[in-house]
Amino acid sequence: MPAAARPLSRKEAKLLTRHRLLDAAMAVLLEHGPDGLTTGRITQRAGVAQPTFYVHFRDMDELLRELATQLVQQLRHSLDAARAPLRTSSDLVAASVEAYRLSIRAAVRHAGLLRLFLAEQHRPQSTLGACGRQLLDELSADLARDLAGLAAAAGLSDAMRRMGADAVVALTLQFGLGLADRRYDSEDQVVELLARSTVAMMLALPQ
Amino acid sequence: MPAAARPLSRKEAKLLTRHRLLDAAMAVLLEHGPDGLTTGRITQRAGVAQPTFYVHFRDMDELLRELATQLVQQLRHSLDAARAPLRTSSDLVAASVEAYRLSIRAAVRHAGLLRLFLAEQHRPQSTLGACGRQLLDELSADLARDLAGLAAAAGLSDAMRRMGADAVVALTLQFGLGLADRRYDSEDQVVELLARSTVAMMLALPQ
DNA sequence: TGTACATCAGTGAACGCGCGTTCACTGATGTAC
DNA sequence: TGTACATCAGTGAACGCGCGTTCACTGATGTAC
Repeated sequence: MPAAARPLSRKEAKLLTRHRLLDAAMAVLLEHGPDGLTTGRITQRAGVAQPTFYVHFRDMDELLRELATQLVQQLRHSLDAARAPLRTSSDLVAASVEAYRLSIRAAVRHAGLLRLFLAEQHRPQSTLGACGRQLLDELSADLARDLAGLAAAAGLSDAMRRMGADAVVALTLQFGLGLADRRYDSEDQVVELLARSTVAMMLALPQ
Repeated sequence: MPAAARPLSRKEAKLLTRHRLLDAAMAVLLEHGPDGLTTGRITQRAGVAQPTFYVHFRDMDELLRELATQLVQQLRHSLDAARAPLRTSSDLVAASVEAYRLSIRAAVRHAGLLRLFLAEQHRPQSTLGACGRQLLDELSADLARDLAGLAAAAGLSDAMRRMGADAVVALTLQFGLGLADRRYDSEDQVVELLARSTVAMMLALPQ
């Protein structure tokens, strides 16, 4: 047991409640979806009275913006780490296989969250949707940057490289989520298909 | 002007109102999204009083099921026609280019509707989502059937062909919708990238 | 350190709003004779 | 064909519900002296 608990200062206590609200919102979001996200459910889960919500956030949108910004950062970082092989290995095929394997696993691990962003991205008005579009944009741009360092993709035009990156991101999510809900049953098979076809694709593009 | 209007029978008049409600629901769905779909908006747009909704449908879900079934059929038929080149041409590359061009155009034409289904597919509970998943499943199965008739894909295992079809459907939608909202600016470039890389992919898969 | 006052996170109660849904009713259409 | 009755699509009014949001209040924490 750590040292005796010093009573929290007002600031600390407030911050803690705020975090509890954000965590609760995340849980509600995953459990009930964006439509089921209400101040009542969030505060109940956080163990505070319902009007307390407004002590910490102007409205639901403010909470959503803060939450989504955090999540986008996490996901981006997680997928960035998964692409490390592209930046270190010199064997294109092996690097692709490894990067896909790690990316696919990250997608499976964060399936619920990714599904949320993917669903919302198609809604023009949605706050979560704007963050979803930003996430996909950043993932694609990050990947395009890594691709630029690869010999096989070095000769592509910027536009082509960007489109290629979009394609890879779309496929990674499609198959990652497909594995997560058991539409496909073999991770190895999925990774092999993705890696083989991506490499073939890159070599087939007009240099 | 056609012949003098015979007054409608009760049956005909009821059916007409029903169709007006379905059409209005479609318009509201595209304009306000699934969250903005209310019996009030639908009936207002259809020019009837709000409780009239319940004369024709048990609840919103019943209307959604009927509407979505119609739309899925339309979209599936539209994309089936776009794949005709795969079934008639013997030149694989030319057929792919043509099929992609037509499919992409269909996707652009139905962008709003497709976005709706794509957004909803990730929601487990949603009626529209179930129809969206069914649509994607059918599109993929239809394509896999066409692929089975192609020499280049004839040797693939069923599982591989299905995964390949999933990939093609995902990419077609990704790039079709991307063109629709001007993320990409050249249809020719998109079609070329898709056709080239798909052919390369099919040849690269384990036969 | 002790005291008097200020601050403020959290709360219970209340409000208005838009929504889905129900129901008794109306008046035009259909039907039996 | 005309008449009396049955059917039924469509309606106005009303209801309950869950939600977001506001507000005066409380009691613990912080601060000035």
